[in-house]
Amino acid sequence: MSAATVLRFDSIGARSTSCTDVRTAALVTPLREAETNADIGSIVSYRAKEAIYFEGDPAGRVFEITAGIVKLFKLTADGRCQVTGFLYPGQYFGFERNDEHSQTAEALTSTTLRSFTLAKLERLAGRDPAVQQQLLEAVRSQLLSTQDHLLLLGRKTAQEKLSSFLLRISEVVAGSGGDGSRFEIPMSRTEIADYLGLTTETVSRCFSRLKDRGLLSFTDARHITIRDIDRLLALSEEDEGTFAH
Amino acid sequence: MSAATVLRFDSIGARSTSCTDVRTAALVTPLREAETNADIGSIVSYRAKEAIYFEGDPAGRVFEITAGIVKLFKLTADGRCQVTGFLYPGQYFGFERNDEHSQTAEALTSTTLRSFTLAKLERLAGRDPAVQQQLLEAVRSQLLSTQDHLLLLGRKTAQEKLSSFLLRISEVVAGSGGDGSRFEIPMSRTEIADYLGLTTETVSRCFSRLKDRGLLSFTDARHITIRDIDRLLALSEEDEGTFAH
DNA sequence: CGGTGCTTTGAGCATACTCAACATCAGTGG
DNA sequence: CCACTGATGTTGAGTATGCTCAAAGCACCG
Repeated sequence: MSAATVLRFDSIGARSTSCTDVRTAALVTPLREAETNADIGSIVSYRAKEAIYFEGDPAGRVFEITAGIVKLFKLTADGRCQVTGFLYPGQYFGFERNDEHSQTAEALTSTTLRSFTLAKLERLAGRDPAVQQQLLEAVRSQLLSTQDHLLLLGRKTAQEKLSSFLLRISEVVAGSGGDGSRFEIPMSRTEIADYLGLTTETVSRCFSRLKDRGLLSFTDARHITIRDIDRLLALSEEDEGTFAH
Repeated sequence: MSAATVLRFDSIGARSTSCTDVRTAALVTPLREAETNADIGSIVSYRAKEAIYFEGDPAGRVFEITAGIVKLFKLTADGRCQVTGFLYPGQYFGFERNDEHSQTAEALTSTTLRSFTLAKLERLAGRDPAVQQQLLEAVRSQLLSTQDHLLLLGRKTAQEKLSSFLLRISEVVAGSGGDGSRFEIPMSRTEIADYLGLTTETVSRCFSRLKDRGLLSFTDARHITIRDIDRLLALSEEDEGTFAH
């Protein structure tokens, strides 16, 4: 296998057209421009697995992802984990309700962020409606993805969950200029499980079953090739529990 | 039982201090004021169970709830339903990504809305940063609740889901000036199930179990009294599967 | 009254979980 | 260079939580 043809997620955001789609690209611009004038953003880098902030930490900064992937997650009192999102370049996070973070943010891959203090951002937004507008757009877009995630967690089977997940990654990769049918999965089985509301064992079994059925193949656990995207698409929406196999 | 002491959800929003909390109250103000000047909002009323818009309809209006409760939900191709939120007075909905609604909005109770065309709202927001600011606040707040909902759907047991749900209603009622320990549940068992990612049978069984354990009591299926809020709180977060019963 | 819709309860089952063993791989030090 | 270790992933066996199917209870209403 030629490793060069496999898009590595670490490189997303390092290229010139790094954003998921046209809309996302549009989001990045206003704050960039504003920052050039007002110098409110500072650059921060994190290595893979480093925490950016913890649930319970005082909030006060908003972050924009420049490169890399950020994992957001919440924990129950007894340690169960729910990943609320994997965020890609162009997306914002750090907004909170009560001056306290309601979840933990962690760098999934090595990551570069632009960080803004909330106070400065608000001041800037008051002067420039375009900034405010694009912030609203960003949060709105995240709300809509999160609502899709609700349907996935509440009403989809394990097989459907994993298929939907893989298709979403495929879209992100394709939108970043990579090959949507051959890519690296940047998260561990545990992280996938915590995103899909499953256990690692179930995730692993579903992967194996997709492989057995010829819908995809592996080079190793983190590098897959989608062999039949149409059947994968069908699996992501249909129950099909009664027949087939 | 004295029906008069039971807060009816239909009346939420009809009172002067109708909002969930101080923050929500603050949200309502700017658009109200702006509207007085610009006359961009129009009042619409819906009876219980009436649809406001359907998944797939062209989007173009944003709604603010004046009175009543709105149910938002998404459907899979084969008809499974996930309720993404029950919205109360002061909350906004109708924002979408692609000029097309990604979910259905339905009046749960009789409901009054103020409706704004997106175009006019954007024009207004461009002129008045405060409007934009409060819109952002509203969407941000909804995103955070939706993230809590993710944890509930992905990582909580049926018992924990129902307990969390009841406590949330209790908070809303208490915040609206009602009695947080004695109230009407404004949604059917099916709607609760579709919100919690369960079946009606499981919801019903969990209710019965809470009753048997003395944590709450019924007058009828829709009217409950919470008898032991501390144990309910404990149940909403702990698994406790290994011992007790 | 007899309908109709919603809710509750019961019995059996299936999907996904738990517990456990084994495989694989990377890093480390003998 | 290879054995050791720890982290990660896969597979198996048995189980439990919540689902399905079915019937009965209950309230509201003509």
